[in-house]
Amino acid sequence: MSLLHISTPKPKDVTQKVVDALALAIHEHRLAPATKLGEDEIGEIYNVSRTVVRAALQSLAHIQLVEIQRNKGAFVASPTPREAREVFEARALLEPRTARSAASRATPSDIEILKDHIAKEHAALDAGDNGRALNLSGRFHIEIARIADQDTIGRFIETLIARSSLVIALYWRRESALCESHAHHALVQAIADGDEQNAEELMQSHLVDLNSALDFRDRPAQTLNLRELLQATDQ
Amino acid sequence: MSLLHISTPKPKDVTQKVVDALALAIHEHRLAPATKLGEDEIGEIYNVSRTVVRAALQSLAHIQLVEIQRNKGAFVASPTPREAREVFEARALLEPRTARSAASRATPSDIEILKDHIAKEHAALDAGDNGRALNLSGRFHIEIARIADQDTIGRFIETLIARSSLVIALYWRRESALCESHAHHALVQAIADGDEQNAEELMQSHLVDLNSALDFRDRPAQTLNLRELLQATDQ
DNA sequence: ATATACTTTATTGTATACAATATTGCTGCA
DNA sequence: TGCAGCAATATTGTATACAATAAAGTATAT
Repeated sequence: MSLLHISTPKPKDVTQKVVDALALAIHEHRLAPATKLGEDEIGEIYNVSRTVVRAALQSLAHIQLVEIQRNKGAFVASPTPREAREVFEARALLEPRTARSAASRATPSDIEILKDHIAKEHAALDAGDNGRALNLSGRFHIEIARIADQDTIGRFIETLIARSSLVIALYWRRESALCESHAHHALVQAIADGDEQNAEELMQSHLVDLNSALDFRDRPAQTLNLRELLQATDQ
Repeated sequence: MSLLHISTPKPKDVTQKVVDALALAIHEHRLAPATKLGEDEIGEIYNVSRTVVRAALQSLAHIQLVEIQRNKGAFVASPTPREAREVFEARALLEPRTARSAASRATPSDIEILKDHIAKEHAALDAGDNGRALNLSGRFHIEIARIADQDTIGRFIETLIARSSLVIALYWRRESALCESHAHHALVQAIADGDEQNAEELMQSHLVDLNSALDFRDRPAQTLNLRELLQATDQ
Protein backbone atom coordinates (compact mmCIF):
# COMPACT_ATOMS: atom_id res chain seq x y z
CA MET A 1 0.00 0.00 0.00
CA SER A 2 1.30 3.43 -0.86
CA LEU A 3 2.56 4.71 2.46
CA LEU A 4 2.68 8.32 1.48
CA HIS A 5 -0.74 8.52 -0.12
CA ILE A 6 0.82 10.13 -3.11
CA SER A 7 -1.01 8.23 -5.78
CA THR A 8 -4.35 7.63 -4.07
CA PRO A 9 -6.80 10.19 -5.46
CA LYS A 10 -9.83 8.22 -4.23
CA PRO A 11 -12.37 10.75 -5.41
CA LYS A 12 -15.53 8.71 -5.29
CA ASP A 13 -16.79 5.34 -4.30
CA VAL A 14 -13.96 2.92 -3.80
CA THR A 15 -16.12 -0.16 -3.43
CA GLN A 16 -17.88 0.48 -6.69
CA LYS A 17 -14.57 0.67 -8.47
CA VAL A 18 -13.59 -2.75 -7.22
CA VAL A 19 -16.99 -4.09 -8.18
CA ASP A 20 -16.66 -2.66 -11.67
CA ALA A 21 -13.12 -3.91 -12.11
CA LEU A 22 -13.99 -7.44 -11.05
CA ALA A 23 -17.19 -7.47 -13.07
CA LEU A 24 -15.33 -6.34 -16.15
CA ALA A 25 -12.70 -9.00 -15.66
CA ILE A 26 -15.39 -11.63 -15.41
CA HIS A 27 -17.31 -10.29 -18.38
CA GLU A 28 -14.21 -10.26 -20.52
CA HIS A 29 -13.43 -13.81 -19.44
CA ARG A 30 -10.15 -12.88 -17.83
CA LEU A 31 -11.44 -14.50 -14.68
CA ALA A 32 -12.72 -17.98 -15.36
CA PRO A 33 -15.72 -19.50 -13.61
CA ALA A 34 -14.91 -21.14 -10.28
CA THR A 35 -11.79 -19.02 -9.78
CA LYS A 36 -11.15 -18.38 -6.12
CA LEU A 37 -11.27 -14.71 -5.18
CA GLY A 38 -9.27 -14.32 -1.99
CA GLU A 39 -9.94 -11.17 -0.02
CA ASP A 40 -6.34 -10.33 0.76
CA GLU A 41 -5.32 -11.06 -2.80
CA ILE A 42 -7.84 -8.66 -4.31
CA GLY A 43 -7.20 -6.08 -1.65
CA GLU A 44 -3.52 -5.99 -2.54
CA ILE A 45 -4.28 -5.71 -6.24
CA TYR A 46 -6.48 -2.65 -5.83
CA ASN A 47 -4.80 -1.22 -2.73
CA VAL A 48 -7.88 -1.35 -0.59
CA SER A 49 -8.66 -3.04 2.65
CA ARG A 50 -10.53 -6.30 3.02
CA THR A 51 -13.51 -4.26 4.22
CA VAL A 52 -14.17 -2.83 0.79
CA VAL A 53 -13.23 -6.08 -0.94
CA ARG A 54 -15.81 -7.90 1.11
CA ALA A 55 -18.44 -5.32 0.27
CA ALA A 56 -17.59 -5.62 -3.41
CA LEU A 57 -17.75 -9.40 -3.33
CA GLN A 58 -21.11 -9.29 -1.61
CA SER A 59 -22.37 -6.98 -4.32
CA LEU A 60 -21.20 -9.35 -6.99
CA ALA A 61 -22.67 -12.28 -5.11
CA HIS A 62 -26.03 -10.59 -5.14
CA ILE A 63 -26.10 -10.45 -8.92
CA GLN A 64 -24.74 -13.97 -8.92
CA LEU A 65 -21.51 -13.16 -10.67
CA VAL A 66 -19.70 -14.69 -7.72
CA GLU A 67 -20.73 -17.28 -5.20
CA ILE A 68 -19.81 -16.90 -1.56
CA GLN A 69 -19.49 -20.01 0.58
CA ARG A 70 -19.43 -19.32 4.28
CA ASN A 71 -15.99 -19.69 5.81
CA LYS A 72 -14.71 -20.78 2.42
CA GLY A 73 -14.60 -17.62 0.41
CA ALA A 74 -15.79 -16.16 -2.86
CA PHE A 75 -15.53 -17.81 -6.27
CA VAL A 76 -16.43 -16.68 -9.72
CA ALA A 77 -19.85 -18.19 -10.31
CA SER A 78 -20.11 -21.31 -12.39
CA PRO A 79 -23.71 -21.69 -13.56
CA THR A 80 -25.03 -25.20 -13.90
CA PRO A 81 -26.70 -26.17 -17.17
CA ARG A 82 -30.00 -25.68 -15.48
CA GLU A 83 -29.14 -22.21 -14.25
CA ALA A 84 -27.82 -21.38 -17.70
CA ARG A 85 -31.08 -22.43 -19.28
CA GLU A 86 -33.06 -20.39 -16.78
CA VAL A 87 -31.05 -17.28 -17.52
CA PHE A 88 -31.95 -17.43 -21.17
CA GLU A 89 -35.55 -18.34 -20.45
CA ALA A 90 -35.83 -15.25 -18.32
CA ARG A 91 -34.22 -13.12 -20.98
CA ALA A 92 -36.66 -14.47 -23.56
CA LEU A 93 -39.46 -13.46 -21.25
CA LEU A 94 -38.26 -9.93 -20.51
CA GLU A 95 -36.22 -8.59 -23.39
CA PRO A 96 -38.62 -8.77 -26.34
CA ARG A 97 -41.13 -6.65 -24.53
CA THR A 98 -38.39 -4.28 -23.50
CA ALA A 99 -37.29 -3.91 -27.10
CA ARG A 100 -40.85 -3.07 -28.04
CA SER A 101 -40.97 -0.42 -25.38
CA ALA A 102 -37.63 0.96 -26.52
CA ALA A 103 -38.94 1.24 -30.07
CA SER A 104 -41.79 3.37 -28.84
CA ARG A 105 -39.59 5.76 -26.89
CA ALA A 106 -36.16 5.98 -28.49
CA THR A 107 -34.88 9.46 -29.26
CA PRO A 108 -32.39 10.25 -32.05
CA SER A 109 -29.61 10.48 -29.50
CA ASP A 110 -30.53 7.03 -28.20
CA ILE A 111 -30.14 5.67 -31.70
CA GLU A 112 -26.75 7.32 -31.92
CA ILE A 113 -25.67 5.60 -28.73
CA LEU A 114 -26.82 2.23 -30.00
CA LYS A 115 -25.03 2.66 -33.32
CA ASP A 116 -21.94 3.70 -31.43
CA HIS A 117 -22.11 0.49 -29.44
CA ILE A 118 -22.30 -1.56 -32.59
CA ALA A 119 -19.35 0.25 -34.10
CA LYS A 120 -17.24 -0.43 -31.04
CA GLU A 121 -18.36 -4.03 -31.12
CA HIS A 122 -17.20 -4.35 -34.70
CA ALA A 123 -13.88 -2.76 -33.86
CA ALA A 124 -13.30 -5.14 -30.98
CA LEU A 125 -14.16 -8.13 -33.15
CA ASP A 126 -11.80 -6.95 -35.88
CA ALA A 127 -9.10 -6.54 -33.27
CA GLY A 128 -9.69 -10.12 -32.22
CA ASP A 129 -10.63 -9.04 -28.72
CA ASN A 130 -13.55 -11.38 -28.23
CA GLY A 131 -13.84 -10.67 -24.54
CA ARG A 132 -14.36 -6.99 -25.13
CA ALA A 133 -16.74 -7.67 -28.00
CA LEU A 134 -18.84 -9.90 -25.78
CA ASN A 135 -18.94 -7.28 -23.06
CA LEU A 136 -20.02 -4.60 -25.52
CA SER A 137 -22.66 -6.90 -26.91
CA GLY A 138 -24.09 -7.25 -23.42
CA ARG A 139 -24.01 -3.53 -22.84
CA PHE A 140 -25.96 -3.11 -26.07
CA HIS A 141 -28.82 -5.06 -24.54
CA ILE A 142 -28.58 -3.09 -21.31
CA GLU A 143 -28.73 0.12 -23.30
CA ILE A 144 -31.98 -0.98 -24.87
CA ALA A 145 -33.43 -1.59 -21.43
CA ARG A 146 -32.36 1.90 -20.42
CA ILE A 147 -34.07 3.37 -23.46
CA ALA A 148 -37.19 1.42 -22.64
CA ASP A 149 -37.16 3.46 -19.43
CA GLN A 150 -38.21 0.60 -17.21
CA ASP A 151 -35.86 0.72 -14.33
CA THR A 152 -37.10 -2.31 -12.45
CA ILE A 153 -37.12 -4.70 -15.36
CA GLY A 154 -33.96 -3.07 -16.60
CA ARG A 155 -32.14 -4.08 -13.45
CA PHE A 156 -33.27 -7.66 -13.89
CA ILE A 157 -32.02 -7.65 -17.44
CA GLU A 158 -28.71 -6.27 -16.29
CA THR A 159 -28.16 -9.15 -13.93
CA LEU A 160 -29.27 -11.64 -16.57
CA ILE A 161 -26.81 -10.27 -19.08
CA ALA A 162 -24.06 -10.34 -16.50
CA ARG A 163 -24.74 -14.00 -15.89
CA SER A 164 -25.05 -14.62 -19.61
CA SER A 165 -21.41 -13.77 -19.88
CA LEU A 166 -20.60 -16.66 -17.57
CA VAL A 167 -22.98 -18.95 -19.39
CA ILE A 168 -21.32 -18.16 -22.68
CA ALA A 169 -17.90 -18.73 -21.17
CA LEU A 170 -18.99 -22.20 -20.12
CA TYR A 171 -21.40 -23.42 -22.76
CA TRP A 172 -20.56 -21.68 -26.01
CA ARG A 173 -20.26 -24.07 -28.95
CA ARG A 174 -17.08 -23.47 -30.84
CA GLU A 175 -18.71 -24.31 -34.14
CA SER A 176 -21.16 -21.45 -34.17
CA ALA A 177 -19.77 -18.09 -35.16
CA LEU A 178 -20.10 -14.96 -33.06
CA CYS A 179 -22.09 -13.06 -35.65
CA GLU A 180 -24.42 -11.03 -33.54
CA SER A 181 -23.66 -7.63 -34.88
CA HIS A 182 -25.92 -8.20 -37.86
CA ALA A 183 -28.84 -8.97 -35.60
CA HIS A 184 -28.02 -5.94 -33.51
CA HIS A 185 -27.98 -3.76 -36.57
CA ALA A 186 -31.43 -4.87 -37.68
CA LEU A 187 -32.72 -4.32 -34.19
CA VAL A 188 -31.45 -0.77 -34.08
CA GLN A 189 -33.14 -0.12 -37.40
CA ALA A 190 -36.48 -1.33 -36.09
CA ILE A 191 -36.10 0.76 -32.95
CA ALA A 192 -35.11 3.81 -34.98
CA ASP A 193 -38.20 3.32 -37.15
CA GLY A 194 -40.38 3.03 -34.08
CA ASP A 195 -41.54 -0.32 -35.40
CA GLU A 196 -42.55 -1.91 -32.12
CA GLN A 197 -43.74 -5.19 -33.51
CA ASN A 198 -40.61 -5.74 -35.52
CA ALA A 199 -38.34 -4.76 -32.65
CA GLU A 200 -40.02 -7.25 -30.38
CA GLU A 201 -39.78 -10.04 -32.92
CA LEU A 202 -36.20 -9.30 -33.82
CA MET A 203 -35.18 -9.38 -30.18
CA GLN A 204 -36.98 -12.65 -29.72
CA SER A 205 -35.34 -14.32 -32.66
CA HIS A 206 -31.99 -12.85 -31.67
CA LEU A 207 -32.29 -14.55 -28.30
CA VAL A 208 -33.35 -17.79 -29.94
CA ASP A 209 -30.24 -17.62 -32.11
CA LEU A 210 -28.06 -16.98 -29.09
CA ASN A 211 -29.64 -19.88 -27.30
CA SER A 212 -29.07 -22.24 -30.18
CA ALA A 213 -25.37 -21.38 -30.13
CA LEU A 214 -25.15 -22.82 -26.64
CA ASP A 215 -24.92 -26.43 -25.63
CA PHE A 216 -26.22 -27.11 -22.16
CA ARG A 217 -26.01 -30.86 -22.36
CA ASP A 218 -22.84 -31.64 -20.48
CA ARG A 219 -21.62 -29.92 -17.42
CA PRO A 220 -18.38 -28.05 -17.96
CA ALA A 221 -15.13 -29.25 -16.49
CA GLN A 222 -14.89 -28.06 -12.94
CA THR A 223 -11.77 -26.64 -11.44
CA LEU A 224 -13.17 -27.30 -8.00
CA ASN A 225 -11.53 -29.92 -5.87
CA LEU A 226 -13.40 -33.11 -5.32
CA ARG A 227 -13.67 -32.59 -1.60
CA GLU A 228 -16.23 -29.94 -2.40
CA LEU A 229 -18.45 -32.46 -4.11
CA LEU A 230 -17.96 -35.32 -1.72
CA GLN A 231 -18.57 -33.90 1.70
CA ALA A 232 -22.23 -33.53 2.47
CA THR A 233 -22.35 -30.62 4.87
CA ASP A 234 -25.70 -28.98 5.29
CA GLN A 235 -24.30 -25.48 5.32
CA MET B 1 -22.57 -5.99 24.53
CA SER B 2 -22.49 -9.05 26.70
CA LEU B 3 -18.98 -9.06 28.06
CA LEU B 4 -19.07 -12.60 29.32
CA HIS B 5 -20.49 -14.16 26.18
CA ILE B 6 -23.10 -15.89 28.26
CA SER B 7 -26.10 -15.21 26.09
CA THR B 8 -24.54 -15.15 22.65
CA PRO B 9 -25.21 -18.52 21.01
CA LYS B 10 -24.46 -17.18 17.52
CA PRO B 11 -24.77 -20.54 15.81
CA LYS B 12 -25.14 -19.49 12.21
CA ASP B 13 -25.03 -16.46 10.02
CA VAL B 14 -25.38 -13.33 12.08
CA THR B 15 -25.74 -10.97 9.15
CA GLN B 16 -28.62 -12.93 7.72
CA LYS B 17 -30.45 -12.71 11.00
CA VAL B 18 -30.23 -8.94 10.96
CA VAL B 19 -31.33 -8.89 7.34
CA ASP B 20 -34.33 -11.06 8.14
CA ALA B 21 -35.27 -9.08 11.20
CA LEU B 22 -35.16 -5.77 9.37
CA ALA B 23 -36.93 -7.14 6.32
CA LEU B 24 -39.70 -8.54 8.50
CA ALA B 25 -40.08 -5.24 10.29
CA ILE B 26 -40.41 -3.46 6.97
CA HIS B 27 -42.81 -6.02 5.56
CA GLU B 28 -45.03 -5.81 8.58
CA HIS B 29 -45.00 -2.01 8.35
CA ARG B 30 -43.36 -1.56 11.71
CA LEU B 31 -40.69 0.46 9.95
CA ALA B 32 -42.23 3.15 7.79
CA PRO B 33 -40.80 4.21 4.44
CA ALA B 34 -38.06 6.85 4.69
CA THR B 35 -37.17 5.88 8.25
CA LYS B 36 -33.50 6.46 8.97
CA LEU B 37 -31.62 3.29 9.84
CA GLY B 38 -28.56 4.33 11.79
CA GLU B 39 -25.78 1.80 11.97
CA ASP B 40 -24.98 2.21 15.65
CA GLU B 41 -28.64 2.17 16.53
CA ILE B 42 -29.32 -1.11 14.79
CA GLY B 43 -26.09 -2.61 16.05
CA GLU B 44 -27.13 -1.93 19.63
CA ILE B 45 -30.56 -3.41 19.09
CA TYR B 46 -29.23 -6.71 17.81
CA ASN B 47 -25.94 -6.73 19.73
CA VAL B 48 -23.76 -6.86 16.66
CA SER B 49 -21.05 -4.61 15.35
CA ARG B 50 -21.49 -2.04 12.66
CA THR B 51 -19.64 -4.39 10.33
CA VAL B 52 -22.52 -6.81 10.18
CA VAL B 53 -25.11 -4.05 10.24
CA ARG B 54 -23.51 -2.50 7.20
CA ALA B 55 -23.47 -5.82 5.41
CA ALA B 56 -27.13 -6.31 6.25
CA LEU B 57 -28.08 -2.85 5.05
CA GLN B 58 -26.20 -3.39 1.81
CA SER B 59 -28.09 -6.62 1.30
CA LEU B 60 -31.38 -4.85 1.82
CA ALA B 61 -30.29 -2.06 -0.49
CA HIS B 62 -29.69 -4.62 -3.22
CA ILE B 63 -33.30 -5.71 -3.13
CA GLN B 64 -34.29 -2.07 -2.80
CA LEU B 65 -35.94 -2.41 0.56
CA VAL B 66 -33.61 0.29 1.80
CA GLU B 67 -31.84 3.10 0.04
CA ILE B 68 -28.28 3.97 0.94
CA GLN B 69 -27.07 7.50 0.34
CA ARG B 70 -23.36 7.90 0.51
CA ASN B 71 -22.16 9.59 3.69
CA LYS B 72 -25.76 10.05 4.69
CA GLY B 73 -26.86 6.61 5.71
CA ALA B 74 -29.56 4.04 5.05
CA PHE B 75 -33.27 4.70 4.93
CA VAL B 76 -36.26 2.47 4.43
CA ALA B 77 -37.03 2.79 0.75
CA SER B 78 -39.86 5.03 -0.32
CA PRO B 79 -40.88 4.09 -3.86
CA THR B 80 -42.09 6.88 -6.08
CA PRO B 81 -45.39 6.46 -7.88
CA ARG B 82 -43.44 5.58 -10.95
CA GLU B 83 -41.39 2.92 -9.19
CA ALA B 84 -44.54 1.58 -7.62
CA ARG B 85 -46.18 1.25 -11.01
CA GLU B 86 -43.12 -0.49 -12.40
CA VAL B 87 -43.10 -3.03 -9.61
CA PHE B 88 -46.61 -4.11 -10.44
CA GLU B 89 -45.97 -4.05 -14.17
CA ALA B 90 -43.07 -6.39 -13.64
CA ARG B 91 -45.14 -8.66 -11.46
CA ALA B 92 -47.84 -8.75 -14.12
CA LEU B 93 -45.20 -9.81 -16.59
CA LEU B 94 -43.62 -12.54 -14.50
CA GLU B 95 -46.13 -14.02 -12.12
CA PRO B 96 -48.89 -15.30 -14.40
CA ARG B 97 -46.44 -17.43 -16.30
CA THR B 98 -44.97 -18.61 -13.02
CA ALA B 99 -48.41 -19.63 -11.79
CA ARG B 100 -48.89 -21.61 -14.97
CA SER B 101 -45.62 -23.37 -14.41
CA ALA B 102 -46.53 -24.06 -10.80
CA ALA B 103 -49.79 -25.64 -11.92
CA SER B 104 -47.88 -28.04 -14.10
CA ARG B 105 -45.48 -29.14 -11.37
CA ALA B 106 -47.17 -28.87 -8.00
CA THR B 107 -47.09 -31.94 -5.79
CA PRO B 108 -49.68 -32.74 -3.13
CA SER B 109 -47.30 -31.53 -0.44
CA ASP B 110 -46.94 -28.25 -2.31
CA ILE B 111 -50.69 -27.82 -2.22
CA GLU B 112 -50.64 -28.50 1.48
CA ILE B 113 -48.11 -25.76 2.00
CA LEU B 114 -50.15 -23.29 0.02
CA LYS B 115 -53.32 -24.11 1.91
CA ASP B 116 -51.41 -23.74 5.12
CA HIS B 117 -50.33 -20.27 4.05
CA ILE B 118 -53.90 -19.27 3.37
CA ALA B 119 -55.04 -20.57 6.72
CA LYS B 120 -52.38 -18.55 8.51
CA GLU B 121 -53.35 -15.54 6.47
CA HIS B 122 -56.95 -15.91 7.57
CA ALA B 123 -55.89 -16.27 11.16
CA ALA B 124 -53.78 -13.14 11.01
CA LEU B 125 -56.63 -11.19 9.44
CA ASP B 126 -59.07 -12.37 12.08
CA ALA B 127 -56.61 -11.34 14.74
CA GLY B 128 -56.49 -7.90 13.16
CA ASP B 129 -52.78 -8.20 12.49
CA ASN B 130 -52.78 -6.69 9.03
CA GLY B 131 -49.01 -6.43 8.87
CA ARG B 132 -48.58 -10.12 9.38
CA ALA B 133 -51.39 -10.90 6.95
CA LEU B 134 -49.73 -8.81 4.29
CA ASN B 135 -46.41 -10.52 4.85
CA LEU B 136 -48.01 -13.95 4.60
CA SER B 137 -49.81 -12.90 1.46
CA GLY B 138 -46.49 -12.03 -0.07
CA ARG B 139 -44.94 -15.29 0.99
CA PHE B 140 -47.82 -17.08 -0.70
CA HIS B 141 -46.71 -15.62 -4.00
CA ILE B 142 -43.10 -16.49 -3.31
CA GLU B 143 -44.14 -20.05 -2.53
CA ILE B 144 -45.77 -20.32 -5.94
CA ALA B 145 -42.55 -19.21 -7.57
CA ARG B 146 -40.71 -21.88 -5.61
CA ILE B 147 -43.15 -24.52 -6.78
CA ALA B 148 -42.70 -23.33 -10.34
CA ASP B 149 -39.09 -24.34 -9.82
CA GLN B 150 -37.66 -21.39 -11.65
CA ASP B 151 -34.97 -20.08 -9.42
CA THR B 152 -33.91 -17.11 -11.49
CA ILE B 153 -37.34 -15.67 -12.09
CA GLY B 154 -38.27 -16.68 -8.57
CA ARG B 155 -35.60 -14.41 -7.18
CA PHE B 156 -36.92 -11.52 -9.21
CA ILE B 157 -40.41 -12.15 -7.94
CA GLU B 158 -39.10 -12.24 -4.41
CA THR B 159 -37.63 -8.78 -4.70
CA LEU B 160 -40.77 -7.49 -6.39
CA ILE B 161 -42.96 -8.78 -3.61
CA ALA B 162 -40.66 -7.28 -1.03
CA ARG B 163 -41.01 -3.93 -2.69
CA SER B 164 -44.74 -4.44 -3.08
CA SER B 165 -44.96 -4.34 0.66
CA LEU B 166 -43.56 -0.82 0.60
CA VAL B 167 -45.80 0.18 -2.27
CA ILE B 168 -48.84 -1.01 -0.39
CA ALA B 169 -47.73 0.84 2.70
CA LEU B 170 -47.58 4.04 0.69
CA TYR B 171 -50.33 3.81 -1.90
CA TRP B 172 -53.05 1.54 -0.55
CA ARG B 173 -56.51 3.03 -0.85
CA ARG B 174 -58.33 2.84 2.42
CA GLU B 175 -61.64 2.28 0.70
CA SER B 176 -60.76 -1.03 -0.87
CA ALA B 177 -60.90 -4.03 1.39
CA LEU B 178 -58.00 -6.44 1.87
CA CYS B 179 -59.89 -9.43 0.52
CA GLU B 180 -57.18 -11.34 -1.22
CA SER B 181 -57.66 -14.66 0.47
CA HIS B 182 -60.53 -15.54 -1.81
CA ALA B 183 -58.39 -15.00 -4.88
CA HIS B 184 -55.61 -17.02 -3.30
CA HIS B 185 -57.99 -19.86 -2.62
CA ALA B 186 -59.18 -20.05 -6.22
CA LEU B 187 -55.58 -19.95 -7.37
CA VAL B 188 -54.61 -22.88 -5.19
CA GLN B 189 -57.54 -24.84 -6.57
CA ALA B 190 -56.41 -24.26 -10.14
CA ILE B 191 -52.86 -25.23 -9.26
CA ALA B 192 -54.05 -28.32 -7.45
CA ASP B 193 -56.09 -29.28 -10.51
CA GLY B 194 -53.10 -28.77 -12.74
CA ASP B 195 -55.21 -26.34 -14.75
CA GLU B 196 -52.41 -24.25 -16.23
CA GLN B 197 -54.56 -21.90 -18.24
CA ASN B 198 -56.81 -21.10 -15.33
CA ALA B 199 -53.92 -20.62 -12.93
CA GLU B 200 -52.31 -18.15 -15.28
CA GLU B 201 -55.51 -16.20 -15.77
CA LEU B 202 -56.38 -16.17 -12.09
CA MET B 203 -52.96 -14.86 -11.21
CA GLN B 204 -53.28 -12.19 -13.83
CA SER B 205 -56.66 -11.00 -12.64
CA HIS B 206 -55.49 -11.20 -9.05
CA LEU B 207 -52.69 -8.79 -9.85
CA VAL B 208 -55.07 -6.52 -11.71
CA ASP B 209 -57.28 -6.44 -8.66
CA LEU B 210 -54.34 -5.64 -6.43
CA ASN B 211 -53.29 -2.89 -8.78
CA SER B 212 -56.73 -1.34 -8.82
CA ALA B 213 -56.67 -1.14 -5.03
CA LEU B 214 -53.70 1.21 -5.26
CA ASP B 215 -53.71 4.87 -6.05
CA PHE B 216 -50.48 6.10 -7.56
CA ARG B 217 -51.67 9.56 -8.37
CA ASP B 218 -50.25 11.61 -5.56
CA ARG B 219 -46.89 11.18 -4.00
CA PRO B 220 -47.04 10.23 -0.36
CA ALA B 221 -46.02 12.62 2.37
CA GLN B 222 -42.27 12.54 2.66
CA THR B 223 -40.42 12.64 5.93
CA LEU B 224 -37.29 13.64 4.06
CA ASN B 225 -35.93 17.12 4.56
CA LEU B 226 -36.28 19.56 1.75
CA ARG B 227 -32.55 20.07 1.40
CA GLU B 228 -32.45 16.66 -0.18
CA LEU B 229 -34.74 17.78 -2.95
CA LEU B 230 -33.27 21.20 -3.50
CA GLN B 231 -29.56 20.71 -3.77
CA ALA B 232 -28.51 19.41 -7.14
CA THR B 233 -25.36 17.44 -6.41
CA ASP B 234 -24.31 14.96 -9.01
CA GLN B 235 -23.24 12.35 -6.49
C1' DA C 1 2.01 -47.45 2.41
C1' DT C 2 -2.30 -45.74 4.10
C1' DA C 3 -5.09 -43.78 7.29
C1' DT C 4 -5.86 -41.07 11.32
C1' DA C 5 -5.08 -37.81 14.85
C1' DC C 6 -2.87 -33.72 15.93
C1' DT C 7 -0.35 -29.34 14.87
C1' DT C 8 0.41 -25.57 12.10
C1' DT C 9 -0.87 -22.32 8.67
C1' DA C 10 -3.94 -19.65 5.94
C1' DT C 11 -8.35 -17.50 5.28
C1' DT C 12 -12.62 -15.78 6.54
C1' DG C 13 -15.94 -13.63 10.24
C1' DT C 14 -16.47 -10.01 13.50
C1' DA C 15 -15.21 -6.15 16.36
C1' DT C 16 -12.94 -2.05 17.09
C1' DA C 17 -10.12 2.13 15.94
C1' DC C 18 -9.27 5.90 13.14
C1' DA C 19 -10.37 9.16 9.14
C1' DA C 20 -13.56 11.71 6.34
C1' DT C 21 -17.89 13.78 5.79
C1' DA C 22 -22.18 15.63 7.12
C1' DT C 23 -25.16 17.66 10.58
C1' DT C 24 -26.05 20.57 14.37
C1' DG C 25 -25.51 24.38 17.38
C1' DC C 26 -23.49 28.55 18.47
C1' DT C 27 -21.72 33.23 17.86
C1' DG C 28 -21.59 37.58 15.88
C1' DC C 29 -23.40 40.75 12.89
C1' DA C 30 -26.61 43.23 9.80
C1' DT D 1 -35.18 38.27 13.72
C1' DG D 2 -32.56 36.17 10.29
C1' DC D 3 -28.53 34.64 8.30
C1' DA D 4 -23.47 33.67 7.45
C1' DG D 5 -19.60 31.50 9.16
C1' DC D 6 -17.29 28.72 12.29
C1' DA D 7 -16.98 25.20 16.17
C1' DA D 8 -18.67 21.07 18.06
C1' DT D 9 -20.92 16.79 17.50
C1' DA D 10 -22.56 12.82 15.33
C1' DT D 11 -22.46 9.48 11.62
C1' DT D 12 -20.57 7.09 7.94
C1' DG D 13 -16.28 5.22 5.24
C1' DT D 14 -12.15 2.66 5.63
C1' DA D 15 -8.40 0.22 7.81
C1' DT D 16 -6.70 -2.76 11.10
C1' DA D 17 -6.79 -6.16 14.97
C1' DC D 18 -8.51 -10.16 16.94
C1' DA D 19 -11.43 -14.56 16.87
C1' DA D 20 -13.24 -18.58 14.58
C1' DT D 21 -13.07 -21.81 11.09
C1' DA D 22 -11.16 -24.45 7.42
C1' DA D 23 -7.09 -26.22 4.88
C1' DA D 24 -2.66 -28.19 4.81
C1' DG D 25 0.99 -30.50 6.68
C1' DT D 26 3.28 -33.94 9.89
C1' DA D 27 3.93 -37.67 12.64
C1' DT D 28 2.52 -41.97 14.34
C1' DA D 29 0.32 -46.42 14.36
C1' DT D 30 -1.53 -50.19 12.03
